[in-house]
Amino acid sequence: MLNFPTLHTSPFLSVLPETLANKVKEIAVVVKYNDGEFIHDRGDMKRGLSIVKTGAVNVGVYGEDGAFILTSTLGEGQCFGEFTLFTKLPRTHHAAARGVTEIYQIPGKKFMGLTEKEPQILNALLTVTLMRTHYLIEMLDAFRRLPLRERTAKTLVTMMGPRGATGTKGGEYKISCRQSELASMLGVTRVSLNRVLQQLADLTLIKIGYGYIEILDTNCMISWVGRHCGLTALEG
Amino acid sequence: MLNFPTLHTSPFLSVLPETLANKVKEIAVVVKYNDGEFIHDRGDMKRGLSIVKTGAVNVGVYGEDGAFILTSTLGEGQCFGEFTLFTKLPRTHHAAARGVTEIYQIPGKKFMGLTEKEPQILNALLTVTLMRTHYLIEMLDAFRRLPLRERTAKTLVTMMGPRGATGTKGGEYKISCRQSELASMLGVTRVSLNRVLQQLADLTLIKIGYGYIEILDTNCMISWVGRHCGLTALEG
DNA sequence: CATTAAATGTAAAAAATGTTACATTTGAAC
DNA sequence: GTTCAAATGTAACATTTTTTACATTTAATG
Repeated sequence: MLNFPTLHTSPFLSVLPETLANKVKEIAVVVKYNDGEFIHDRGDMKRGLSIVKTGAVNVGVYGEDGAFILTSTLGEGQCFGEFTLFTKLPRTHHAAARGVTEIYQIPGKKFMGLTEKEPQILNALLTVTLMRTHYLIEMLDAFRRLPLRERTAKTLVTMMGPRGATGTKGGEYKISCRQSELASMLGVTRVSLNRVLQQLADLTLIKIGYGYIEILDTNCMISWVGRHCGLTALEG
Repeated sequence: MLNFPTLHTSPFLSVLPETLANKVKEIAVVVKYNDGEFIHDRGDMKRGLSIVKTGAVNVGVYGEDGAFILTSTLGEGQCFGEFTLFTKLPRTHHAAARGVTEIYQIPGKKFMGLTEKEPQILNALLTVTLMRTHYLIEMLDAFRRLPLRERTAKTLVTMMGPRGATGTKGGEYKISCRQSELASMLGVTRVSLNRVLQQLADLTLIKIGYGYIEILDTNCMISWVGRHCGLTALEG
């Protein structure tokens, strides 16, 4: 149902030791959103941490032409809004539910109070944030250095999530996303994206479907990306 | 002497309360590097936090053609290597001194020990890291959405550092960097960059020099970027 | 199974960027 | 001030990407 780029990082709730995760959940209010419903808007000043309980969240902005530009999608256990806790800036992105979604909402002051008693929470939040920074630096690098075909392949790999989690080990892996969404993430038009997807299909790395892309052999794909995109330590 | 993209974020040592900054300095060893000398190499496993005492540090990677691709430059008070403290991954970037540079080097275990006694340090590190994440997301957005001319102008603005710190208020501001460096950061060739710089010069936003670029009126420049690049809350 | 909206596929001209090669300018060192 | 290496400016052509417009395929619905 959902395998979208989860920023290629571990969820906050998984990094947190279980006892602490429970304490965080205790001070949270669970709010339910329907598909497409907005959780936060760009410009909002209200401070607080949000964590995905079930479902998923699209994060992005509206371009000048009114089209929603997807920055990333967050899966279960992942947090967002932490930026509002440590700065005084308004939110820079919209967050919208992807399917029926439940969110743990934690007011800023409540959360900061808990971190004073349990500084270990900061450790986990820092770990998650640094992993995101790492991912973002890699993506920036891809934009700078890689041709579209390679950049696309690399992005597809990051969209696979933790190795072997869903797909058969070394086997195929299905990514549900429209070409227009992927194009928006990669900063190109759907026409250009379609062209390079077909090139990757010709290389028998992927198979193009209606609303999804299938990676035919995850090991082959990862190895191809390693050879053609260089630099990347895609996993430790 | 040095005004390069400092990731457009506050230095770690400035965010940290002074007493804590001193405690961090106390457990550090100061190491001196000459211009161009490597501080860390990609692939290094040794864990530790580094902070720029004086001078500056170029962070980047070597491309397949052997050319150094600049990711960012860090100024005084800024930290790097924090990624090695919270994950077990090797370093992903090279770090080289830009001019004669002194670095506070703090071994991983020592630093983590201090944070247990003074969790406030994690707070500061988190703040800095989140600001970097914010900057990186903005840059990624620029790559996705903006034409080269706009992306260049926006990058120049972020290279100005804290508003009015060095340049005359609302007046001119001189950025020392070669066109080839800027081109590498923007992921284009020097030829293309030169073309758009001249366009910005024709708009009387900048003046192109030998080894530097002068922003003629910082207020005009910021306003132009605001109008043409959209979205960005460049400052709170 | 016919209909329909959404998604994908394709084609051609225009625009942007890269490649290559060379000319010119600048600033520092002597 | 001459010399020289480094940096910037420029031009022609190749390649990639966008733009625009339309055709085709798919999956869901009645």
